[in-house]
Amino acid sequence: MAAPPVTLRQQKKRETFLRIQDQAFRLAETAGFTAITVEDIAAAARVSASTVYRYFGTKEGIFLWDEFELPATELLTVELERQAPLDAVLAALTSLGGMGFHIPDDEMRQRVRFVYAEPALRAAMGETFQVFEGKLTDLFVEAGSTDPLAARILAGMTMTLVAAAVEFWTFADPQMSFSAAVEHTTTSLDEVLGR
Amino acid sequence: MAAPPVTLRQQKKRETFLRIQDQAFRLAETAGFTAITVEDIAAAARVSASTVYRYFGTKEGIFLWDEFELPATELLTVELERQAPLDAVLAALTSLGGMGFHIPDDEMRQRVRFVYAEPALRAAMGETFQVFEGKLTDLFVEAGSTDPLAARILAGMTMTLVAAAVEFWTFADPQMSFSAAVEHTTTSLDEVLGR
DNA sequence: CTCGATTCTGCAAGTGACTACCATATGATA
DNA sequence: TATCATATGGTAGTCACTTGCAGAATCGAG
Repeated sequence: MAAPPVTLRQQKKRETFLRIQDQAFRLAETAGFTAITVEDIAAAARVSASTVYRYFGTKEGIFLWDEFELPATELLTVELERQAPLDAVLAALTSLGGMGFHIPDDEMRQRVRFVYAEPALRAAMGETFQVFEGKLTDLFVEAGSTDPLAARILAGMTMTLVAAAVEFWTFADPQMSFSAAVEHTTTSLDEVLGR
Repeated sequence: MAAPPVTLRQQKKRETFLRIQDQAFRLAETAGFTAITVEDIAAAARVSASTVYRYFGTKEGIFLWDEFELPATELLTVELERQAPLDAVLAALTSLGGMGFHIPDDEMRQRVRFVYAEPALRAAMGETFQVFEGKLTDLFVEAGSTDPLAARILAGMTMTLVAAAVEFWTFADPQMSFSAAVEHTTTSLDEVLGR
């Protein structure tokens, strides 16, 4: 929880991180994910392949990022203290929907589209979702409002809502704001549950 | 839909398929998934590595099987004609729960445990779930009872229920029947939905 | 500013999953 | 038996990913 020191070293690390990611998207969006090698990306970012692996672990990891896991966890923890679990999920989701991304919406949409178009990347994304689903399950249990099985179901539903919202936002209507997509999703859930 | 001819060739193919899978589980359950190579498995099953890849595609594929996708789809299609989508899902799930596996329950439980213990296998399983989720979405849309977004949510919920039931059956109580686990799961869903 | 400690990077060598291709063996068919 | 279709084995190659080490950049203290 200590504030990370903004030393020169930290700056350079962040720069390198973003440079690798940018070059990776640039190369892959023209040639395709499988057509390019990690060495290609490394060369374009002017680092060694070792460095790429040290930063991202896997080739897929370069294209996946999670800037929402932390705020989502915090938001949900708060909401869980004041209402029923499912309502807390919807509330947290709505807040998340209004947060905005660190790059323009159109660009983010394009990246999501790219990930979804590439089977290997979709699979890797599913993996990170799985992990987060597990953390959510623990969170629900610790919040004390549900037994483990209900927590598991709740976590699965939550990830489904997140995924559905992202997909709806990305593929349904290119003009829609993300918060509108989230609203559509929660409305649709009510329809499914018949209430 | 034509009944597959039970020629000698087909028999041998089935035998080879099962022999590879059995040897793979046998080797991996002692040495670990990552510790053994595809060549090890091939040698133990007395085939070439090429053949293993022709049968299973990937190393993970050897350990994953789906004997439920087809009956699940058929069951669900029928149920969707006579009741609301969510109820149809629960009905189909209950029917599925009573089907039984092609190997003893304990052995199946052990295999599931093994898959869940091995990150690479869990990830691969998630991939097949993702694919089936997509098919379910299409199924719900074609059944005509929901719009695409609701269908997507419904499909996600369905896969969550399946996964939750399997996990509960595998890890909660070693004596429980699978159908009992399914019943617990549907009950738990009602609890989550507050009804 | 200097120097020792810490951290980051590049290089080299190796493993193993996976693919493409061709030759050969085996089962199906007439 | 002769012919055709298909399944298998072997070989060579690509590339993701790991490990260990040497050198370079950066940091913090005096």
